[in-house]
Amino acid sequence: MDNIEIAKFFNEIADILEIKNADRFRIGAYRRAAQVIGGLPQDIKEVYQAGKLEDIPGVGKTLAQFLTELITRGKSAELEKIRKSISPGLIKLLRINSLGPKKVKFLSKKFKIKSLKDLKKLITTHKLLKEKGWGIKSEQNIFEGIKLYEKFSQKYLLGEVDGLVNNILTKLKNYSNIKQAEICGSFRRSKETVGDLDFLTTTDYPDKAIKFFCHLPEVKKILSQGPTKVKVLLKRGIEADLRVVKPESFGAAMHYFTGSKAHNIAVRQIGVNKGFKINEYGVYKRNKGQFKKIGGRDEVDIFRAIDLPWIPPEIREDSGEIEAAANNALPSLIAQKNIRGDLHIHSTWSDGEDSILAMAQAARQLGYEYLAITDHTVTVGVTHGLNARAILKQLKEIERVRQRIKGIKILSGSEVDIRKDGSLDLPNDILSKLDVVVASIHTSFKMSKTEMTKRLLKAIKNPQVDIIGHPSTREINHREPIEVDWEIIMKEARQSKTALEINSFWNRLDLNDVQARMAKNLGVKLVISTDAHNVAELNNMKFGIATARRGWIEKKDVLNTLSLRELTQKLKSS
DNA sequence: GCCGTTTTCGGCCCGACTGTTTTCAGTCG
Repeated sequence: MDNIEIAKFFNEIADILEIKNADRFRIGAYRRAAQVIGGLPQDIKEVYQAGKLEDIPGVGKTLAQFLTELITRGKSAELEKIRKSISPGLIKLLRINSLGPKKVKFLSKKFKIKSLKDLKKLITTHKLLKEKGWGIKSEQNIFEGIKLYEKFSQKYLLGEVDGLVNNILTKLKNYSNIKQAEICGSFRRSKETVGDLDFLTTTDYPDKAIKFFCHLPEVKKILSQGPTKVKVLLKRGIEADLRVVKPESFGAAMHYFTGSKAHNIAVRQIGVNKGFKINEYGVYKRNKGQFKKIGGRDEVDIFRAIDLPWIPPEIREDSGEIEAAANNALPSLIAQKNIRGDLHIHSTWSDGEDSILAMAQAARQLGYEYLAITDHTVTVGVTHGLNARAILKQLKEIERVRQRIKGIKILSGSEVDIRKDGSLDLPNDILSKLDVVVASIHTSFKMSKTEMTKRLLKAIKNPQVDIIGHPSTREINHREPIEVDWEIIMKEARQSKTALEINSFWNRLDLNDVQARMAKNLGVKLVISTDAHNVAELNNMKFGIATARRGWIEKKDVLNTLSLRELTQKLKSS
């Protein structure tokens, strides 16, 4: 039972309690604990063994006992009891827009609704219309909600909506009646998936701004509209909100709509304790029962009011950033400008689409000092991987390209496949001729945790391996990560000075934010690479950086922030 | 269910919009 599973359990309990109309603060306690544990950089088992469960913020006596049972037995009588108390299908209904716990409870009681199927059937009979408080609109909204849920129940990946967001943002910024425009929400926090898009603008003409937004060609349908807020469904299938505030509230609104919810609640709680009220319009100081506005134009106003430095959006998850800020111990997060080269890319020599020269020219354009060519090896059958002879041939080609391009160093390398038994599909005497060796798993994803850990350990210990590529092999919303004991893996990586990759491909982001933070805490060095298969994909670096920032990673934790000379000293194989 | 620079009990962030209502509950973020 790992952190993520526990977080899921706690959220499930919160869902059930909602339908059962439990005390909302009790529900909130489960949600907060789920959030904190889901983002914990240590393994929950470790925390348990150290006897420090109650040190986790949001975990008290009851939840510590609950956790102990889940960790030691893998199940809990209490959980089973709660689960049995409602029909499992009801939880899904909470995900449908316009349905909350009160309505779901009513539906289940009055009409014996147990699932999405039952609900659909009920809607077609129109029996709901006869009930007090339910009109034609309520019925329509449920109908639309079900359609939306069935079509788009999974979230969008950051990279899937990146272009869309920038297009809309540009249009908003260029519109003469809009002063400022920004994107907030989980997109601004760079979460790997986003559920909706939160745009924020300032203007003297709210009605005009809202009208402009509603008429954007990207908009399919208006879902709700008021004088300061509008919600639309975009043609792409994702929902987008626009909030309009006055310029003097811009910073407060930025903070408010960036979240996370848990972070906001924590910040406002501190505000309350210090005699402030904080909302999306500003910071207000309490004075003789009256509230007087003292700031809100800039985001930093919010933090300053409660004696904190500005906290970067990526770490606003209430996972220790507020405490760190209070102790003047915020990390100095890595930034794009710190990156001096890309250590994992492919060329036409394997499954890439651009030549070594073209990739190098593009990398130089990005201001990089070096670029490692790391094509696939033979085991990865689909990619025309290179065998020993081909690698030697490629080495000569790299030498020729080096003569043709100045201003960037092309490093020779390989993304060598880690076989099922942990051996590599190129011999070490060949690998020793290369500057950079990335070793990755591409096949046999389903092995027992013990076997898989052994497999990865063997590769990490190999003296020729510099970097483990996409270590968990997950593909977001598509393939589950392999099962390994990360603590053992990371401790060995530190020991043998093998770096772990943060793969920047937006459907991978692997290591993820939580694993990256764990690696940092265990003293493992990281590399942020794109795994680009063409020139354009070199730009994916920003997603890797975003993930690293979410994992509290600093420049000093990342090898490809080093100069070429420093880097070559750190790499094992050269 | 958690938590304490007012508190070991009694609080717990705050506001916008909708739909069905004549003043507000429910939902959402």
